[in-house]
Amino acid sequence: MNARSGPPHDAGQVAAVLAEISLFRVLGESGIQSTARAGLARRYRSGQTIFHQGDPGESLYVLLDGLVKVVFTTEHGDEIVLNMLGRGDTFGEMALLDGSPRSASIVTVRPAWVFALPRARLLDLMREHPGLADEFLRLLGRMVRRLTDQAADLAFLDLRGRLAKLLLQLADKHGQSDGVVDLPGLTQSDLAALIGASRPAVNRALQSLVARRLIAVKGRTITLLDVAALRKRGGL
Amino acid sequence: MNARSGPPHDAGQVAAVLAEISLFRVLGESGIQSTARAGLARRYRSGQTIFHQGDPGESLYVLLDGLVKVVFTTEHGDEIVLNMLGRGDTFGEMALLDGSPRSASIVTVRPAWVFALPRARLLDLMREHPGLADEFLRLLGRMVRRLTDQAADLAFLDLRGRLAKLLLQLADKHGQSDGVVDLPGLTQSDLAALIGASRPAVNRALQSLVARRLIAVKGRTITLLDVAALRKRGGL
DNA sequence: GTCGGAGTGTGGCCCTCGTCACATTTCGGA
DNA sequence: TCCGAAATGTGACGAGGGCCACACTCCGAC
Repeated sequence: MNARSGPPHDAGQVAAVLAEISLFRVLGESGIQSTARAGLARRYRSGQTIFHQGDPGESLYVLLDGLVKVVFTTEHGDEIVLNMLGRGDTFGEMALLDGSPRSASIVTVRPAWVFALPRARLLDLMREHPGLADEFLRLLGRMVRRLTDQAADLAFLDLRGRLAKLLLQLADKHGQSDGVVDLPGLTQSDLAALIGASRPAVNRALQSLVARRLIAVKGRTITLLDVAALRKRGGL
Repeated sequence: MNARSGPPHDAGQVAAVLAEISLFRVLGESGIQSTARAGLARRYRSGQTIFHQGDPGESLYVLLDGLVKVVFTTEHGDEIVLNMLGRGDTFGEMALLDGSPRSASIVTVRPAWVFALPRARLLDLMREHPGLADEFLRLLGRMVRRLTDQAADLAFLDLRGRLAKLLLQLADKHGQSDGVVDLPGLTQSDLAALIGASRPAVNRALQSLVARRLIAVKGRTITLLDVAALRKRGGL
């Protein structure tokens, strides 16, 4: 992996980001400081794989900055993107539950700054701060709900519906406040893998939404023009 | 709900079943005995709803005996069956993670005997037995993995592939050892809802598998004739 | 500049599967 | 045992979307 370690004064910056995350907020000021020193922050360039599906997993990761995708690959090489993660999101939780290997790969879509906290350190923290365990369970609850929704969407929404819903979610999580989804590095192939469709079909679906004035596309920037109609199309 | 409470001597029988379940085995003999007394066992007839999606959730359930389905309903009334549960399986874990309402409904497919353990009791147990929390996390890990697989299946396998995979899973979990899947009460509509397909399509897919001698269907009993071919068809 | 590779926009073909409609069989309860 | 409801088996039709193929654009590297 061509990753560079951050400079030694990172700990303070790491703590600043951790303090924004509800999972760690329960640790309090001093707990966050010691957490930041208990792990290691690294930077990754765009397109790098932080870990591979199947690797042994011994750390929880926090995305301090940047954008990554969670990629699940079948034995036949088909890929589905389970989620896009941004600043403050965590990944690699699964490996902490049981000792099992990584269930998906993490690939940077934009340069990313990542904090890795070893399993043992996290378990120590949970022993000291029971509130952290509660927060962690809440996190897992959200994960299960999201996966359930995703399965239902695949079963019941057509391609345009899934795309409309995805765009709303991306705008909400990663977009500017005015409904502009500009995610450099996120290709139409990625969108396709997020909704379980082929790349040409996604392109056509986008054109179709443009024709109906629900969105506007300029280069790789997508602007949501009619949120109400998109919500309806996405079954919301 | 038309449920009858079990007779008072149930506690011993409940403990006997709990002892078979890895989640509770960590509690030891005495822990299991007190757990059995800390909750309430009930019996449900076929077709009853144990709890509804959206209900407030305050208990973890253990299916002591019988067969239930986990049903997720969209706002438009479309239903997907997320899982079939049998003896020794648990459900309602989600409500214990956060305080949120039930994310799915539980409907009995056959008469069921169910043990309900209040959230507060379970949290007490976890405090006393840290190993229980570990087991619980493992359980959640399996749940996340299963949902991930389900999403990938919906994205990549065609209807016959999903059906083949489902039959293998049902035979493994609920069938007789000889590859006979005889699940009274489980209709083709249920199969359809399990793989996100229409009922007529499932019927045709079953016929197609029969024609290729991969399975045999007699009434509601399905026998797996060619497991290797089914595995291949299901992408395994 | 110019080359090459990645990403995007489109056309055509065809198969799967959803939907509607109906006949037939099976079941579970009185 | 019988009846009505539920479940199953099938046909016809059409739309959605996968797959292959190819042109075009854009951008970074040299």
